[in-house]
Amino acid sequence: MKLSTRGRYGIHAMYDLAAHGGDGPVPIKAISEREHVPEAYLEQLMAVLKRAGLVNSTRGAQGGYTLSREASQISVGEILRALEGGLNLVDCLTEEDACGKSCECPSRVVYQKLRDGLNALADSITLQDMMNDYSAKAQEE
Amino acid sequence: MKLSTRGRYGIHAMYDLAAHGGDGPVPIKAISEREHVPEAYLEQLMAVLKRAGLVNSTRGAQGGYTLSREASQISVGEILRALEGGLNLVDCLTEEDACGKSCECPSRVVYQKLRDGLNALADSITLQDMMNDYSAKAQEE
DNA sequence: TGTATTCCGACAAAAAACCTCGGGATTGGA
DNA sequence: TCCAATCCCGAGGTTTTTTGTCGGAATACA
Repeated sequence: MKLSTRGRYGIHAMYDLAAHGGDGPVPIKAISEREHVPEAYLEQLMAVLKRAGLVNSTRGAQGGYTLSREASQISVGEILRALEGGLNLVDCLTEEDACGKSCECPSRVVYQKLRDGLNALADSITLQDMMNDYSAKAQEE
Repeated sequence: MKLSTRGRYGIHAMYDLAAHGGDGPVPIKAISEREHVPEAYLEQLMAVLKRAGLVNSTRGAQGGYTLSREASQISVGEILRALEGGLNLVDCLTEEDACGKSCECPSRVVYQKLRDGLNALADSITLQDMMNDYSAKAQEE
């Protein structure tokens, strides 16, 4: 029930793009250094995010990544689903008959509730929210 | 972001106790067979649940486990926290300075929101709810 | 006494997570 | 035109976590 580094790195990277992506594409190297994520590993994760349609990339010198939409239109839920392979909590909910014979066990409803709640919550938080929260906090001090 | 078998087995076992614990203690062997959980493994999990105060045990012949409280007073959240080592999602929230220097990164707020939401949701579901939902569904058919 | 059971600690196997590496394809700039 | 900065891709290795097993000790009932 932990968020893996994939999910965390992904959120950090996407936030980084939101915060520093104003003037053209941001190369992996820059994200990697600012967010303390191994460069080669981040590369893999960005590929996933790209496939998921959350970022665009430009190759060659001066290339890098940009958000595919405005920060207010990208939710943490999308990022996590892309990197964590869906927030399904349990295979039972997606696969055919993963839990033996009857998938209609009493626990199933619980899993559904947890999954739906978690997804709704994660979808309600956008990168823009993160930036707002953070600058608000900075102002307090 | 998956629920591990520990969590799932735990929920199943606790539900089993709620459903079959009416007449005295239920031995691990019985739970294991009904819920399809390896006996020796379940033994370990029950020990954890006991330490967490969720079940009582009686040793010797005719022994077994019982819920320590009424089914309506035991939540899925308690079970998961006991077995999954807290629903913290990220070490950052509990450990001292797990994420490098400043734990005040923009993501922290996100992790807190997700954690709190998930806990609240899991705490809102009791074993009694599970039984009610299940018998309601059975009645539909 | 014997059998059913919980209790305990160590260990083993399997799976997943995490990360590295090498090389190829593009592209902008000197 | 060539070089350096980048993304792109697939294969593989290491470490950590999860999942489980095993043997034996303690306890209690009949």
